[in-house]
Amino acid sequence: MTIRLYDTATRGVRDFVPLQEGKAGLYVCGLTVQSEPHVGHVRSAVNFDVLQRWLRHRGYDVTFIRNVTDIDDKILAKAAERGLPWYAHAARMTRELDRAYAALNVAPPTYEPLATGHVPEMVELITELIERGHAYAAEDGSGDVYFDVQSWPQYGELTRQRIDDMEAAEDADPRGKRDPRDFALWKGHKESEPATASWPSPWGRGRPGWHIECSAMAGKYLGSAFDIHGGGVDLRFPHHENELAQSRAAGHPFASYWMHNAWITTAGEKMSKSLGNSLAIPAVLETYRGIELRYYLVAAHYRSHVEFSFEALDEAAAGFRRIEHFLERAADVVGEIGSAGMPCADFVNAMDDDLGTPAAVAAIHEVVREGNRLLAGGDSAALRGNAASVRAMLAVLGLDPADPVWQTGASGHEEQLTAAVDALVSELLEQRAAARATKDFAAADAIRDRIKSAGILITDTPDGPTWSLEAGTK
RNA sequence: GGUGGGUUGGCCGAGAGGCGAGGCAACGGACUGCAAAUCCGUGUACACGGGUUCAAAUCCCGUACCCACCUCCA
Repeated sequence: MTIRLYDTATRGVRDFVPLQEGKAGLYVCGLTVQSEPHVGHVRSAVNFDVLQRWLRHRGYDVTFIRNVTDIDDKILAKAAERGLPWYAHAARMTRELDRAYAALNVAPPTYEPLATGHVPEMVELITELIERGHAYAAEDGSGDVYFDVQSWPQYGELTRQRIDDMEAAEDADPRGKRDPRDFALWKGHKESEPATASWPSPWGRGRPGWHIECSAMAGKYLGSAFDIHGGGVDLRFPHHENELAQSRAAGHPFASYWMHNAWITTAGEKMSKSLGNSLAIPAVLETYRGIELRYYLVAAHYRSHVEFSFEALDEAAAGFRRIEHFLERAADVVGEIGSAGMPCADFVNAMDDDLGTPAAVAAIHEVVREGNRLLAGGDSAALRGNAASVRAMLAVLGLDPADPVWQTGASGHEEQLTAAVDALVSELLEQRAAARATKDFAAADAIRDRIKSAGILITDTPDGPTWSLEAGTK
């Protein structure tokens, strides 16, 4: 059984055949660090993190590149608004993004190149394109360099659009373009922009265009040809179309597979920065744990549009707690649950089929139900294997509750808190046990209600009561 | 105008010709002092109209509505 992936270029699911056996090169367009990351941004990161984890699980040696675009129009504009140097703003937003990734257990890529660190590579690529007759320096003296779309007949191949059908942008500024659809490879420095936002080049000082960055960085770290290129659906055109055109025009085969994750919307609208920051990651994490948000994102297929709602997030959190609670109870019975478990066949088949995470999650729930049955039946050997399997499947999805990454923040402090709560709750539970022993159920229930109102769930087991935090709380 | 995607039960969300994914909620039963947790059970869902087929949520034709992209939004 091989992994099958949906390829946007061919519009279908295909067997994944890497260029080099046993290896997989993956490039994903990271963010332009212009503002605080929101739920939509991390969906893309989580989706491709799952892909990367699954490829590794299936034995591939993965080189995963996710870039950071740290110079562009919007960064310059936002920084000016906030009265900061553009690089200070970019650095601050990059840190913000790193925090969001960490909070959701998005593993760091193999390399995380910055656009500003690869200007020479971009200049080299642009020079090559000019030499091959696919790019030209603007004749208006602006210092801009454009890609000549008419010189590349395959332009539009990724999204199957014909150049002549494309609508010219309303605000299209022809400047020194030969064709309004030509796109900028290099942007000449403007007096209105900070001098620090420009680099020397054969065409004068300036800064790189957006599309060229990814071609240059993918080429540098993955080579002329590589396996998978990913990003959000919105990037198909123009960004990926342009990347493909400029890379191939420069003589590089580029990506074999193109993968795109769908949007997450709110109130039927695209989650854009203008909708405010209620869905900014730090805000969501005030109410929900990162692992719960990740579960919510993973439970939907990456190519399905998701309509975000806190109600749906609540449900997802409840569903996740069911799994988590099973692991806690299993651990009480069999001791520590090993990390060497095996995913069940349904899970593997689901994941191999274009990362079918919804079916994979359903498979986990099936194993959990079986495990809960064993928990009542008392076959601890079977239970141990069962729980280990659940843990292994969760781990592949980046959702293993025992993974130390979830114990972020105050670490030792948190453990102390848990111990403190445990001491207090245990005392209350003893009082409740005493009350029950004397059949004073009113008193016993009052104690239980008191604990529950603090957001703590009591589970009575044959070995006595245990406590855990209720779903939806941090 | 061009390109692509969508419409599934109270809700979220899979599936892609024939056994009702899974979760949340609800109801019944078991367990419990009562609960909770857990287990067992309970649903005549596939936008609409035609068609193909022994068989359609799934294929074909048409209609409606929604969404995304068309030069720098994941």
